Amino acid sequence: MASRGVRRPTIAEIAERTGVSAGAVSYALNGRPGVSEETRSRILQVAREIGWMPSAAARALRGGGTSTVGLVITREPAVLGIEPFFMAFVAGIEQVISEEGYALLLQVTADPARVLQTYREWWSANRVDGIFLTDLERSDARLGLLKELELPAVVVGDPAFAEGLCAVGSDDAGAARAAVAKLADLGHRRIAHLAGPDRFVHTRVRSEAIGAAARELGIEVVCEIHTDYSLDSGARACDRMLDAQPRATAIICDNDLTAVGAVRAARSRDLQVPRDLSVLAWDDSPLCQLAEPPLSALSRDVSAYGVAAARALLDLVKGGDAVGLTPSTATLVDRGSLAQVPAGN
Amino acid sequence: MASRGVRRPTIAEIAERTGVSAGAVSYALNGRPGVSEETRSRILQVAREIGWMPSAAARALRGGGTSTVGLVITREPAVLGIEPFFMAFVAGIEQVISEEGYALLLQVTADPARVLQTYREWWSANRVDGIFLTDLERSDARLGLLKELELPAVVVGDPAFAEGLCAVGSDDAGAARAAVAKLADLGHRRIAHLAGPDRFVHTRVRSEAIGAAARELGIEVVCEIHTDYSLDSGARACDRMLDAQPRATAIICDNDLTAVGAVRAARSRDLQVPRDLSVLAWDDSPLCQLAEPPLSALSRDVSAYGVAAARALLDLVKGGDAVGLTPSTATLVDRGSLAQVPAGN
DNA sequence: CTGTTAGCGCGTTCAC
DNA sequence: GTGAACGCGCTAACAG
Repeated sequence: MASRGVRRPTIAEIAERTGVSAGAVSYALNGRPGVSEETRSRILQVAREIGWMPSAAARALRGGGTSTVGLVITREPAVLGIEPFFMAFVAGIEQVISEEGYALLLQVTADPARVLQTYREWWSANRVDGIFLTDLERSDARLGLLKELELPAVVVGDPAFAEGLCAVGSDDAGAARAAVAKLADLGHRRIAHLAGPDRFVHTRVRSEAIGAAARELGIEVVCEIHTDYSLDSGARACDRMLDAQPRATAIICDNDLTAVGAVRAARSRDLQVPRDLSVLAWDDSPLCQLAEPPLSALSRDVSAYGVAAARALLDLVKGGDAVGLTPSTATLVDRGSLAQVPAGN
Repeated sequence: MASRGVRRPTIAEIAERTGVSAGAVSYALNGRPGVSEETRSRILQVAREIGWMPSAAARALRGGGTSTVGLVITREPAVLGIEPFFMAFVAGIEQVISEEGYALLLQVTADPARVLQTYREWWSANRVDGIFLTDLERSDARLGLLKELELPAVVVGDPAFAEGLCAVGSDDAGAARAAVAKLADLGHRRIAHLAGPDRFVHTRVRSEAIGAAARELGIEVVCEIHTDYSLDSGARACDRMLDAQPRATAIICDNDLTAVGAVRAARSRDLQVPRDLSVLAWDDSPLCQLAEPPLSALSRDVSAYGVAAARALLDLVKGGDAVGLTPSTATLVDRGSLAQVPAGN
């Protein structure tokens, strides 16, 4: 550690300047009884003057919490640059926690095993008061660890799979129903689903909701392929889909990158979007507007999602019993990549 | 703060289990002389078993550093989702610091005044050992504050404007020269520059380098317009550029979003890229590959940039005298948005 | 050489 | 309103 010539102001310094004890200063600073209003205001005055802030270390040591919450993002660093979800999510989190003097401790690692280790480290080093858990998987090992450590946590995902932990979920099933209904309205009878990785809970939720909605409306999901959310895997999946018989006339893609890939695959066969194939993306990002053609998408406010998760976690951390909640359902934004089913289908 | 039933393992617990004093345990854990090899290994063994980690709070309180470095991102939360720079940069930082047991404290705020306040808060609360400073501006107020607080910092930007602080810069001037040379090679005699915001140091650096290179090669920069890096401002700027006489036949855009905007503006006048207008983007991101047409770009490894900055900061924080350095110059990746100058120009 | 004891850093809180 | 103890890891001074 570099030596630092400038001394940080401490309570002792305020005590000395105001001629009272350190204890009194603490009471005054925390708005507790035990000091006269007069000395209190003198103390506050001096504190402001010298720019005093409580030492995070001392507070944490005392057991007063670290004013820090943690998020581990399990992604290949290279992928992060293009994945719009996390930055928007983090921005939403920041909006809430910075107001309350909390900070976000971030870790990016591609290794899932490392996450458990990080949780343990953060816990035993007392670095965070609470944790955001994203990319919920079925029978997720992280849940057990968080419960074992009794580390306050907010799960970002379906409450049904959160094993009792507070969860902030999105209504993916509702969005899926809306999407299928829209496609059915346009006359499509055979649709495909380019899903995300199978291990994620929300992948399963979406698949089932799409399937159920399709049955209800008397149309068919002729093809479901799992991707890894990358553009390439989307293109490959769409290619396979186009080979299959009977061929779908519309596809729902679990994220925007795979949707762009799908458009590319269609084009390389001289199929036009949306004339020959309707494409609907999930998780509307700026990418959907930039794509050629602009992509219709199930749009949700990811940043608001972060806001909701942060509110819940802070509540939990402060001893409240935050209730899980589900922010608004995604809405279908039509940008023109959906069309009536081609004649003869 | 929520009560936590599970007790964090402490040095005292290890001392009790091994039957030695807490002091001895500390010596053993830190690899210092004063304990026999035998007891040392017993202590290490027990420490591993119960999963001991030093309390970050206690260490920080003792003056041993916080094992945390900070980054304040000054952006509108909404913009962050599409700006690929920061996520890639953060990923690079993480790669280095997580290896060394450091964590990244992040703050996202749109308010530039707030940054100074955050630096002060982080300093007086002793929350970070060092800071990354991005988006360097000319006569940047943050530099003075960091020096006043003697807070170790690495400036991400041109060393010439870092006022003595350690800087990790990119060789924008070199990249600019390469870009202009390429355009001159293709026969362009009049080029335009869609620059970034004027207040940023690197904007000025690029403008001057482009101007100098153009003079040297006997071609002309007929138009330079500042944008705010958004797609819309890029489109508007390109529109203005296309109105001007004499009209440029190629444009260099300071980021990828404005380049996409420029392509759009050109298209809305029925100009084709690259036949009628060559477009070159800076800061290659996946967007350049996704655009229609794919955009040629000055590509640099942003993640490696983060790696270099993190290495420098950790060195500094640990008392080393990190030297500023400049990672490799961006290379021009041609994806087909550049072409020979149209006939008659 | 091996180990122990005591006190520090800083804010909080309890007994007086 | 005061003094002292506490939380946890580190280290200087000291004892066997």
